[in-house]
Amino acid sequence: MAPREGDLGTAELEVLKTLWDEGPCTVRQVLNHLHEQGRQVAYTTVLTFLSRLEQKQFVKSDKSDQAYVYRPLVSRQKVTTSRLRAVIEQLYDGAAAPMVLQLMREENFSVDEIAALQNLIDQLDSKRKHTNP
Amino acid sequence: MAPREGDLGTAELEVLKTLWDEGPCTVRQVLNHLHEQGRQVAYTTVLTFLSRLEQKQFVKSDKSDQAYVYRPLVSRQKVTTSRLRAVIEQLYDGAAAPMVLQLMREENFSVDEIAALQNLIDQLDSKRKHTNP
DNA sequence: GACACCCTACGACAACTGTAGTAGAGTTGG
DNA sequence: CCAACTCTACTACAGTTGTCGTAGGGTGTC
Repeated sequence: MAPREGDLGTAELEVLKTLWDEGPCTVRQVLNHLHEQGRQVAYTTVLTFLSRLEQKQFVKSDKSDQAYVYRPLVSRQKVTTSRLRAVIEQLYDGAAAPMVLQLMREENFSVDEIAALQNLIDQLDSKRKHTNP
Repeated sequence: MAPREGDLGTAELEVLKTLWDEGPCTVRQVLNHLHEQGRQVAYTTVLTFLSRLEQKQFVKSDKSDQAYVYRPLVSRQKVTTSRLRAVIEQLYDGAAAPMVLQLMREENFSVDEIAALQNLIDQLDSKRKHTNP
C-alpha cells in the first residue's frame, strides 16, 4: 500500500556517509560534521535519522561514557552497489554495460581515469584468456 | 521542510517507461501494458500517475478522439543521466570514474561488452590525441 | 542543593508517493 | 431514449521521509 520499505532517504544517507567518513560518532559529532559541511539541521533531527538507521539495521549504537556512539553496520560499497543496481534495474533493465557506455560518453573522463579503465580491461581480458584458453 | 521536490517515484517511472517503450498512450493502453508485465494496478492509479507526471512536466497530454493521449516530454537518456548523476553525487562525491571501475569489477561483463568498452576507450583516446597533440 | 548543560525518548506535522474509490460527463448499442 | 460502458476529476488514506519541539533524566559547578 505504500512506498519503498527499507531503503535510505537522501538525508539518512548523508548521516550514514558521515559515519563512513569519520568513523563511529555520537549524535553531536555527526551534527558537527554536517554543520562543517554547511548542512544546517537540528540536533534532534540527526538523532531521528540515527534512530531510524538503527531500526533499519544500517547502524548500531553502543552506550559509551556519556552518549551513544553509532557505527555503521554496512559498508559504503554495499550500499553503493545496491543503489546502482536499483538504477540499472529500473532504467537499463538490468544491463550494466550500456550504462557504463553512456556514462563514459557523457562524463569527461581524465587521462588518468581512462588509463585506469584501460588497465582494468586488460586485467579482465587476461583473466578471461586464462580461464578460457 | 519535506522530501525531494520534483523527482520521480519508482511507480511513476514505470509509467513513464511504458511511454518510452510503447510511444504515446492512453491511460488504458498504459494499464494494459503494465498488466501484460504482471504489474497489477488499478485504472485510476495509472491515471493518478499520469496526472502527476504531467504536473511535474515529464509528460504532456492531448485530447484525441475519446481519451487523452499522453506522451513523454523528456527522453529516457535525460532521466537516466540525471538519476545516475544523483547517485554519483551522493555516493562518489561526483566522480564517475570510481563508480565505473567498481561496476566493472562487480558485474560480470561479457566479452562483447568488454570489447565495446575497449572500442570506446580507443575512440576517446584518439580524439584526445587529436585535440592535444 | 540549584542552575546550567547534554543526552535520549516520544510525539508531531507536512510533503511526497503508492494506491484506489466515487461521482459525473460523454459515448454507444439496442 | 435507456442501460452499459468509458473517461476524467476529485477525494482519500496510509506509509515514508525530512524536520523539529518538548519533557525528563544525568552531570557538573558553584
